[in-house]
Amino acid sequence: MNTSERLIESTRDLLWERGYVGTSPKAIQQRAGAGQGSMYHHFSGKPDLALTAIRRTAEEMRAKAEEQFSGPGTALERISAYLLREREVLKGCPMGRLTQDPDVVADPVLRQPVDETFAWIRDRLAGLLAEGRERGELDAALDPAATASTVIAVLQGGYVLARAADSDEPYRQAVQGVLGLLRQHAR
Amino acid sequence: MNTSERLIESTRDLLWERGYVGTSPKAIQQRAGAGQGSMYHHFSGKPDLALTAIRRTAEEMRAKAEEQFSGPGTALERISAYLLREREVLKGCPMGRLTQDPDVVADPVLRQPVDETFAWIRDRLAGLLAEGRERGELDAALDPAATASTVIAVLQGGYVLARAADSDEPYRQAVQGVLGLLRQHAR
DNA sequence: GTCTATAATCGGATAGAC
DNA sequence: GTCTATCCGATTATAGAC
Repeated sequence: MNTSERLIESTRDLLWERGYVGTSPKAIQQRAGAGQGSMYHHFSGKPDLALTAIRRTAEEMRAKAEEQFSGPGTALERISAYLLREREVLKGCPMGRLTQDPDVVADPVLRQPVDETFAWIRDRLAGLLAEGRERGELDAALDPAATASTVIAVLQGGYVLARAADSDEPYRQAVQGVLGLLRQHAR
Repeated sequence: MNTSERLIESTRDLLWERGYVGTSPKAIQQRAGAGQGSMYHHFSGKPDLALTAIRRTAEEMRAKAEEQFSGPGTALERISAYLLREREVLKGCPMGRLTQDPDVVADPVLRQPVDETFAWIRDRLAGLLAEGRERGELDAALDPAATASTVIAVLQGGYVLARAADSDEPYRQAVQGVLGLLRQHAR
């Protein structure tokens, strides 16, 4: 892996672990094994490097989600697969955590990939739910758009509860809870 | 308000806006209109002041929630009142945002009030759901503990989605979505 | 491309005067 | 109790040599 790549990957790790405010150029350079000159040669500064890192994380997140969304089974089975997928729960969501970073949400350029990623997932989930409803798998009373927001919110909130408790237990409960509620709609 | 109080309230504001890592003693002092000596006279340092601020926020959060939990109506009506209560959605949750702060979750003393607050809310919600089930307001198939985690996760995740979108729309949808799912259980 | 040197500002705190 | 002075390392770069 070349220097530029190592800088991007180090930034992705640190943004995940410590957020934007908590990540210094020096820490990035040390983790990447690169000097200051090297970093400022490839990137104009911390915001530029962070943007590159965030965009890559966003792309990866969509790709992983798409694996379950376009997988086999009914709409509800694919949503279950997405919710039950293995995750590093206690590390939190690398995209969701950025929404708590004041410097990220204050900068439209940095916020954009975060916004687009969640919007994309919500749309994708809403489409699956609408499809399930049309096929008669799900109750006609179910609102696809609202329920899609609920599903992704449960995931993001589950991360929050897990980190508060230093345990993945509340995350698993929240997921089981929403799956139970959805199954009721499928009866 | 005396100096000590102003320091605590300023810290609460800044922890909400910028998190623990993003909040400096200097910023706290400036907002409180106090000098350095003043702050270090009343508190041993940033962690001590933050702990005091976090505990107060935790207490306030429980008190506000209890207003809806012990209010009038059926279990589902009280949970709806809690979810639909007026909130500064775009500012995020002052307690939930702390779970994204590496220095907070890494310190058992700082994490404890956060952990206890969410555990208390989950317990309280689970109790309400169990009560509703016993009274026949809710389906016997509903799992009170899991559903309680789901409800609080929807709130916390709703904040995340709202901040990503710079709009409270996804928050409102997530809340409407889970209420729709719960109503299905009440039919 | 990568390195070292330099620098202005901030972070988090201690010391001691008033 | 509150203030100012002082400290040392970190932050976020820029400049210029190699």
